[in-house]
Amino acid sequence: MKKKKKNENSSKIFLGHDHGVCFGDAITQIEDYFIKKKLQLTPLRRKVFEILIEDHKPLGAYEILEKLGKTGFSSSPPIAYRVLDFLIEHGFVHKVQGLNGFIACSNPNHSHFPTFVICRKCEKVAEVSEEKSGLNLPSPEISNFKIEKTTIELTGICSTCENAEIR
Amino acid sequence: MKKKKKNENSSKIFLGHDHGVCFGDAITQIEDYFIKKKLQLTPLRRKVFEILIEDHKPLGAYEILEKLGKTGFSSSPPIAYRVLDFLIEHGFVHKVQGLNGFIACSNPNHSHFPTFVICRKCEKVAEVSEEKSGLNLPSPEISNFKIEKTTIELTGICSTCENAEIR
DNA sequence: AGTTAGTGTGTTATGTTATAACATGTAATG
DNA sequence: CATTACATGTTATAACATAACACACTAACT
Ligand SMILES: [Zn+2]
Ligand SMILES: [Zn+2]
Ligand SMILES: [Zn+2]
Ligand SMILES: [Zn+2]
Repeated sequence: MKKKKKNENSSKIFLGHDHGVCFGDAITQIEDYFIKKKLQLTPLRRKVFEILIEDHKPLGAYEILEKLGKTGFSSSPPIAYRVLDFLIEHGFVHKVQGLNGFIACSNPNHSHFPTFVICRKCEKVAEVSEEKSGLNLPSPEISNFKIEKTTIELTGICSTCENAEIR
Repeated sequence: MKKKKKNENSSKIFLGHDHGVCFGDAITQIEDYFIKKKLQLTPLRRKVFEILIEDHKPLGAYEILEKLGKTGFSSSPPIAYRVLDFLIEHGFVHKVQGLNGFIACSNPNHSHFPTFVICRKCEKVAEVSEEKSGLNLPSPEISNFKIEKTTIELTGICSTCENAEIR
């Protein structure tokens, strides 16, 4: 039972998971949050969030629009951008700047300066929480600056792709 | 001599400087680098770099193009983007993702995972070096991931603007 | 000299991402 | 039932970025 250890603990952050559970949990979380905050989880908002959580990889606004169109919603750009802004504001979606994409948060109910780790080869994207990223904000040097929002994205190559590369 | 201490050491990163020196140094640095690497610091490349270092705040590609046009260069988009890509590749320019802007590096000849600190009110942007940012990459959690490029941008409000706000 | 390859710039056209401005519908408030 | 707030819809356009091709210049070989 101790075989094949070598690659098992590399890049845990990119590991798979039970997506049925993941999806269900996420829906429950957003429902609870919206009730608590007396916000409307409308069919459109729910649908956008579902689209994102289904894939849970970054999607472009126009990809989302296309999927919306296929389910009977309007697919003009402001529809997507407005809902996305709203979901971002409430911490259920993040924008991945480097990809002009939007992704469902992998852990809402959380103080939130997330790091995104992006493999440029397999294009997997992992959200790493503040505590685990090793990024300690803020430093003394910038301590007088009041951080409201962070964009932290690490692009490179994951261990799976690295190992697969012919050298 | 101990008066007015309170605000003096806030947000040093946004402090002013002797821009004549700054500009001259930057030009010298890029000249030296290009010679050493046997690259061509053509009039166009030099001009783009000068435009950026003159303001040393982020400019959009189309703003740069406008300035290029006024000095006799072509001002069609690929001109700017190509030169910017080249200067970025060699570490003399950075892209500020959150602003779709480009800014001259404040310290080339440097291992380079810079942090940008952006005041959303006065729109000042400061580049903080790796060592000073307090961001220690990578963490154990992501140590199997080979980081090639980082985007680290902290948006918020600087102490000057903070103090100016009526509460 | 003539050919070839590499590099830098120019041009046209088009693709992609995002927002402005205005219109409509619906529900809660007074 | 007017007023307000909010959610969605629509049209048009702005802002950002790249593809594809053309041409000039230099260096290096044949
Ligand atoms: Zn998150
Ligand atoms: Zn990968
Ligand atoms: Zn820099
Ligand atoms: Zn400020």
